[in-house]
Amino acid sequence: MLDSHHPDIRVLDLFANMEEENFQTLMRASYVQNFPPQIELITEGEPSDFLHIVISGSVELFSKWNGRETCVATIRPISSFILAATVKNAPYLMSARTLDKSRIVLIPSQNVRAIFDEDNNFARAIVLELAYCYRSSIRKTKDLKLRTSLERLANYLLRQQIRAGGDDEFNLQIEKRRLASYLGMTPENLSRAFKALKPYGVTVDGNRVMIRDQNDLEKFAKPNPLIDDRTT
Amino acid sequence: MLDSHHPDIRVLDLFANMEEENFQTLMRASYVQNFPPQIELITEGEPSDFLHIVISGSVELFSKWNGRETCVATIRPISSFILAATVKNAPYLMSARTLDKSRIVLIPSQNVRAIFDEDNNFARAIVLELAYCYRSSIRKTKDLKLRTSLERLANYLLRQQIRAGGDDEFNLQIEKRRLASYLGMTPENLSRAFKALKPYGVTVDGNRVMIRDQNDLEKFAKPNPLIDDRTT
DNA sequence: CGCAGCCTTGACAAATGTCAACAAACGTGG
DNA sequence: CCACGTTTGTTGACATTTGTCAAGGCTGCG
Repeated sequence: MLDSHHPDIRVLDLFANMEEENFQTLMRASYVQNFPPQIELITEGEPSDFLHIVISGSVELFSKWNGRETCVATIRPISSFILAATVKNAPYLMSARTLDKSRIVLIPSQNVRAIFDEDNNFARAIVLELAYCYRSSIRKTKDLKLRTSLERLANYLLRQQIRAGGDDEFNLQIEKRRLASYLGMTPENLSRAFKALKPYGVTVDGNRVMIRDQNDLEKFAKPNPLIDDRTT
Repeated sequence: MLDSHHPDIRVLDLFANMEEENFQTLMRASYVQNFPPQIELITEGEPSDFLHIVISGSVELFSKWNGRETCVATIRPISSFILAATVKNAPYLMSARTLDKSRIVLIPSQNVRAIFDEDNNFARAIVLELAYCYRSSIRKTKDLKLRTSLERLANYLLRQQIRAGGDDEFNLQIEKRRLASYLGMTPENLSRAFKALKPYGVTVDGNRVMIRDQNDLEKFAKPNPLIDDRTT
């Protein structure tokens, strides 16, 4: 396998402190593949054969039940996904599909578990990564249970603004129908929610969002670090 | 500190395989306390000073935002809680209060992190515990986003039935207002939801629940191991 | 006994979803 | 480059779900 992406992966928190030899073992065992958009990479319920790392493009984690589907997360470079299923050797709880043309590294779960048993620094890095994932998931639960869909959208926009460098104008990273699903609402409801935020200075044109007065929007959204902070 | 509970804690997956010496260090550093009901043990946003373990009684994890409050989990003996905040040395994302008179072990987070750095088996146990917590949280997200409140209640009852040994009659473990909050609905809505399940053979008297025909209820609830299974 | 908190019920309001229609954006093949 | 068909986004009308408020019954406890 071409190893040009090794340095990119090596600097991930997950791999940064592990033994070089173990890292090489993982890389030797892994595959790199390019996928077109809309390819289902994994399906919920199946055994976790590979730990996945997105090198470029983007991947959606989603889940279905009783004919309904919901977007749980969007993964962007460079990060891993479904680490928990890998270390527990348990079935995937979510499915994954590419959104764009994407380059993905597949590390056999078996090898990940083997090195996890051997490399203590790797095991520690996994702890921190999982703790982060868990806490992120708790934040999402709080967002869902404590806020209306309008409040979720408002806070999402404020988070995106921060991500875009604090600029008062930025582009949505995902299409609106996926955003709606991510926020736990229908596309129609999202459409109306954008309009409902107009009195707070939010205007939308395509996927371009403008926030005229951040304070005004914040007064409505009431962002809270214990829900919206994405760093700790 | 009285060490009569040490064996109970020692057998927890989290501590079962660590070095005896390290376990003793943790136990020596820790406190055991009895709390009356309705005591707020920790408050969201505060630094994570202690890893908590419930020896007896029960503890509710909850969170507030903008005047609203929601129940995120109920912890029963014998299990730990807020492990993620402890290992990340980050603020609690949830508050905790005793529901009953409860006996709690408090292990200083500092000590937990120190032993985590030293004891590889302990680090590995933490990985598995966090992976479990994370996956449980993903299940809850799916439950919330993919199901109506009536469906959530129906599946909750089926899970409780399993927990009660499959008997067609069992007691609710928490009061209804808390159950409502846990399921993401109001007490009034829960009251009506119970009635709405009557056509599927569910009858309720106080906190006693009878499920006349499990198949009937399952046909409505459509339980799914990727949401409702509590073992993997 | 009497108070306080929980649960239930009814009437109503707000939030959200559904369906249908249409417009706009996008991609593909000619 | 354009024409076409498909998908996405929007809007309106309406249905369903869920929440809110107020009242009353029940229960447990001092």
